[in-house]
Amino acid sequence: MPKLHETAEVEGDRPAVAVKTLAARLREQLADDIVRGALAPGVSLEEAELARRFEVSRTPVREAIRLLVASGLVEARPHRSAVVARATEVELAGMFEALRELECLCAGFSAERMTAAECTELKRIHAALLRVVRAGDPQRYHELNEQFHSIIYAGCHNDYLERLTLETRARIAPFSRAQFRALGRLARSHAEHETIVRAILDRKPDRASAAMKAHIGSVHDAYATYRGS
Amino acid sequence: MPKLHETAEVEGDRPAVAVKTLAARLREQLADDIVRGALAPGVSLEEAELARRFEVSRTPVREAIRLLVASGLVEARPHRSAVVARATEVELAGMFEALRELECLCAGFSAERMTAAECTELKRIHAALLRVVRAGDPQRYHELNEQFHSIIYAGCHNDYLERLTLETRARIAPFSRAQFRALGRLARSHAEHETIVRAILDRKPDRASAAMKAHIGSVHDAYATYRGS
DNA sequence: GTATGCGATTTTGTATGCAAACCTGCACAT
DNA sequence: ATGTGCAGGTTTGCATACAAAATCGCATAC
Repeated sequence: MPKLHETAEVEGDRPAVAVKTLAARLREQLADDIVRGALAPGVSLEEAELARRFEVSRTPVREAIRLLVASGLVEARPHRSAVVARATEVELAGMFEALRELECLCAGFSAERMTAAECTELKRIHAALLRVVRAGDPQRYHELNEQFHSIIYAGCHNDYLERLTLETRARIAPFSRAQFRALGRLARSHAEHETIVRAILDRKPDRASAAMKAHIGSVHDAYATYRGS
Repeated sequence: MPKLHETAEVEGDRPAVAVKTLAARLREQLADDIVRGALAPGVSLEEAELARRFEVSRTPVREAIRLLVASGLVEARPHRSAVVARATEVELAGMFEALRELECLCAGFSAERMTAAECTELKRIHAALLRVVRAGDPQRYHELNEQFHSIIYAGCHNDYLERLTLETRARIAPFSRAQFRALGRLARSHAEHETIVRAILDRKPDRASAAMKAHIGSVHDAYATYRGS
């Protein structure tokens, strides 16, 4: 299955497409697997085994792992196999808190800075979410919900802050599967989104930030409940 | 000068000290050089040259560079030499804004969570800074000022948020040299610190956060003035 | 039954070789 | 003067080889 050595046909005749290295593609693949849950926290990332699986040598595998280590998705100690990053309850709580605050910042700035086009897109996704709630499709809700939040990250018009927030969400993802299983949560989540959207469209940063804080808080609570703590 | 191959004598008889790999030590050295300004933004990091300089092979050099790429201090494109990360004015402004907000968060949480010991340490550094202001030593002020802020990052008792803030500060450092050249700035900076310290000791998160925002704002302004924008 | 020590195996860390991509400088055409 | 094309050298990307560290299993001692 791993089609990493494909010669990566250049789409279109744009010469500006930088051909990715094997290490870069490996990093993407592994990061995706970790975030999506295919590689669970604690799973060992053995270099030789990954090299065999992807039919490359250990060198690009090592580089990909180093990249992931620096981004926090993988932890490594000298002379020991790297493993998908684990987290204690305390660390996890810290990351949740940080994500909540980052999202509040993004929401606040979005209320100040979103362009008309971005506002339209926000409304579009919000409307699509409502249809998904009515259809009762938790998986699809999860996907669109991520898009909803991502639009708000982008709307802050601060690339660095956007990146921090996206990375934090990715770092938490391996620990927060199965959040929207209850259908009641979907409806509640959408109602909270409504408040956020209103505040942003009304250009009220403080209200947007507060609404986001309440929203994330309730998600976090749901997560804590799910974990049984 | 590069003493990287030293056999790293184990201090004490603790067997728990994880011996660092060459790549890890290289990363530290390079990151330090970049943050301290010895390697300016845009400077090319040629693998073979670094390998010669540090008397190691290209492999650990490559790994160190990959680590730095993921942390944002270095930028790399396939088949091209890695260079110390540059930043446009817009990106820099974004990072400054993010740092300001992160520091405000830390200050707010510190007001809620700092232990008695941490409060004592905060007061100690604050007092030491006053002496440095009177002595008029910008370099020493810069060092102690970093410690002052670092204590507040740690005081938030959220390791992840602390790390984000430290990394953001490091990422900005290469672009913010020579901030405290004017002596008037030192006195003003110390006065602003006073407000922050008071708020934290009084356990007033909102006041602490606001005081920090005002403080960083004035630093940023000083920076902007220095850059001529 | 638990703990300890030792050797074989496994796995990582580093060095090196080679091919492909990139850059330089120069000749040449426009 | 500006642009184009093409050697030649340089630098990176990947594969492989070997050394050093850690792990595992098993025998032995308590």
